[in-house]
Amino acid sequence: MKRAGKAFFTENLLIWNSEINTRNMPWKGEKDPYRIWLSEIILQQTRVEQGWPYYERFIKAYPTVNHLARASDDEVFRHWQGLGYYNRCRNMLAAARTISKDYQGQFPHTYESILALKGVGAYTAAAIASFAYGLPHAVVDGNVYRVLARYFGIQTPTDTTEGKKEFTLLAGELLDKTQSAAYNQAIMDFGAVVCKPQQPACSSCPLSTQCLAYQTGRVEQLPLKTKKIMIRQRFFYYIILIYNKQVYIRKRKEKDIWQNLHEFILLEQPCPVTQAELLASEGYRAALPGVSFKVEGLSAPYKQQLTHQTIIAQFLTLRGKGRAPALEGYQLVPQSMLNDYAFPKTITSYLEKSALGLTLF
DNA sequence: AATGCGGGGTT
DNA sequence: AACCCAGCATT
Repeated sequence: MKRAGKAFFTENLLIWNSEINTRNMPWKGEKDPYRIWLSEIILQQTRVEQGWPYYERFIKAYPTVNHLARASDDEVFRHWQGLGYYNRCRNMLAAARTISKDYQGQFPHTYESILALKGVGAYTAAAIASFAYGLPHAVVDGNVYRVLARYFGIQTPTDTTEGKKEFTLLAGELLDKTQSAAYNQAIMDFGAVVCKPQQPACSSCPLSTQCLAYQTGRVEQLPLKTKKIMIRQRFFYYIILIYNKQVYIRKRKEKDIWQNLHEFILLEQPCPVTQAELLASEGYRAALPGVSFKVEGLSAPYKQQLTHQTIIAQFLTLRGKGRAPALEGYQLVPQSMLNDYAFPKTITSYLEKSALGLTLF
């Protein structure tokens, strides 16, 4: 690719990094590959400010990869609760156990072996390889797409195969291979601090004189993306069935949102229904055959916006009479134990607001 | 090549 | 309401 200003870009980015950049984060300059890996998994599609406290808690709870590998799934998911994209947690655990068993707890040392770990893609492998071992692999994340698209005026959409190839190739050409860790850290910090998505600091940008987007007034338009996602609505009705300070929950197993998190008895409906309609529904009869109870009440709707779906959840509390029946797929747990299980945000929000987890439980 | 996967901040 | 965030796995 023959593009103008490549040498200027790398040189001045590194000058900005050493002379102006003051960004500080707990994992910055870290050389322990386990800690670097942990931070990178947590930060996938996650803002630094959001991931920061999770990183601190994980390092404290699991100081080494062997500690993490030995932990139970449910305990680790409880630590991950609220961070989202829960398959990251499952893959992280699988990778920790691979490293503990197949590598005797020693983190793999090559780009290819790092890339082979569950939950590690091209970005994360490049980050670990460069930060921990100084290997010459350029990171390509959302920051890099934005910085390069603007500086070089690239109009190829970033969410296509062609775009990924083009940006990855260019990023590799720009990398200073003698200091790949510093360079990779610099370009991401630069994207976060100067070349931000909104209101970039072009007036104080040391690259603006050679920035094609800035020179042609297209900074706000770049980078380009193509896909527009359709957002689906779903109506969740959770039955909180209580018998003597115990409540039914289950772990979500199906290929759907919130896999491996817990929930109450779920009746999903294709459209909103009233309390009476819910109790008369086919789903209710199938889930709770012959259960006798007293209705405590239906909660207000709890709305949660996900990337591809809007979840509208309501909670119906039922006080069971007589003996607690066995319900297929559900377990009966004491209300005081709910804090040991990981729940999606919608449910923890309800539990906090209703004080169900505090006073009643 | 397209799609699904959370939760939160910013504008 | 729309967009984005230290992306990845699956189909």
